[in-house]
Amino acid sequence: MRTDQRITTAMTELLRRQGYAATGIQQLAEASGAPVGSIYHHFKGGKRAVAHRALEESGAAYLELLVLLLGRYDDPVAGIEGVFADAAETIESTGWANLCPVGTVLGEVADVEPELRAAGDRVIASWIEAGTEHYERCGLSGPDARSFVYALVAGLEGAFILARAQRSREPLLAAGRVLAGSLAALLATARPG
Amino acid sequence: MRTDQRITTAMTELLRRQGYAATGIQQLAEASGAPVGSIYHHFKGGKRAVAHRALEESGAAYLELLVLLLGRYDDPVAGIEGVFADAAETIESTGWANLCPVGTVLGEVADVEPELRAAGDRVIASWIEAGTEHYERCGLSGPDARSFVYALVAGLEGAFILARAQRSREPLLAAGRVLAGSLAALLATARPG
DNA sequence: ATCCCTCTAGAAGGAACGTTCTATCATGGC
DNA sequence: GCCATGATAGAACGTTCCTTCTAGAGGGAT
Repeated sequence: MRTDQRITTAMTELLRRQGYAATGIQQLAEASGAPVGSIYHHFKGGKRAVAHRALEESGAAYLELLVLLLGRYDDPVAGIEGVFADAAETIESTGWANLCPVGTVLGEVADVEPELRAAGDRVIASWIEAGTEHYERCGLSGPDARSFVYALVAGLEGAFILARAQRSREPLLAAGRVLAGSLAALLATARPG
Repeated sequence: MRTDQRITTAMTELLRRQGYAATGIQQLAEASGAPVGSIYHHFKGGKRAVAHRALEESGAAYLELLVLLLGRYDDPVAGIEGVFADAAETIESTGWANLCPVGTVLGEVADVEPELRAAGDRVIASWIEAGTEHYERCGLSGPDARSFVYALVAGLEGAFILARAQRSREPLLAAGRVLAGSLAALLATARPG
């Protein structure tokens, strides 16, 4: 694997576990196996640049993953519950590690690191756009689809926080159940009968 | 105001803006007006102890606030939309500051600071418990009420993150709309007619 | 063989970190 | 007046922080 890839991957992991401020360059060097000098060689902007890239890459990865997971089911409603159930399974089996560095970092640095906030903004916008198209294809109106995707992403990110704090799958399962019900109701009114 | 109160208040504000790791004792001293020595006099456990107290206090404050806001409307469904609309208004007028230190800090330190994670766990549990009772009184079954409250809190916390990242009220308004619809559907099946 | 360029490697620098420490101040009881 | 006590005040300590810098290793091209 290329060195800059190793660095980015290690940074993603560290961001998920402890956020941006608590992650040190020294720690990143140890975790990635690359010495400090190499990090600054590959990333001119230092720590911030590494985090920037990590956010972009994991944002893109989650976009693919989410589309894949949602499309795995014929029934969109089952898809929602499936995604949350999968997330609940994964988060427990990884020892309640955070599943999404984007949410963690944005919550922490939105007021302090404009560049990282902007990068996260773009990532989220890409999720919303792709998700809206997906649910339009399922039969929802444009505005309904967009609202639902916002609620979906917000519910997912929020449930990650709650599940990690409580070390319980319940927040994810509960949020999935409610959002699945919500989607069912929206679909019922959109294409009655 | 008592000194330890000034310290706690300042810490709450700093936690909301930049999280736990990025907040320094020196910065806390300047923000609160209390010198470093006084902070350690009032909080034996240092920085962690101050954050612990700040989480507990703002957790209790939000519990009161949420109950107050939800009870302001006769119609529970209107209450949901009202809470999210209020939050959207507030978050914009404060320059997209975070509204809830609990979510920010938990996302950041859950894996690294067991004591703070446990404190946040208790805060969230108190919200879920109170919220569940509230919606049981509205007519939902126990399990439905509990699931809905999890989805509500997760949606709020997640929408805070999205709104801050995008500097837009849309995530909050959209999540509120969807969750209000969800509650309406749950109420309709619970007490038909 | 020599030059050049990319990358590795980690020491050095200067600031900021959390914590501890001592010294001083204010106040209430005797 | 005098001591005890709780609070204030910030200097000092050792560590860690992010970044910069110098030195060298590796590999093509001339």
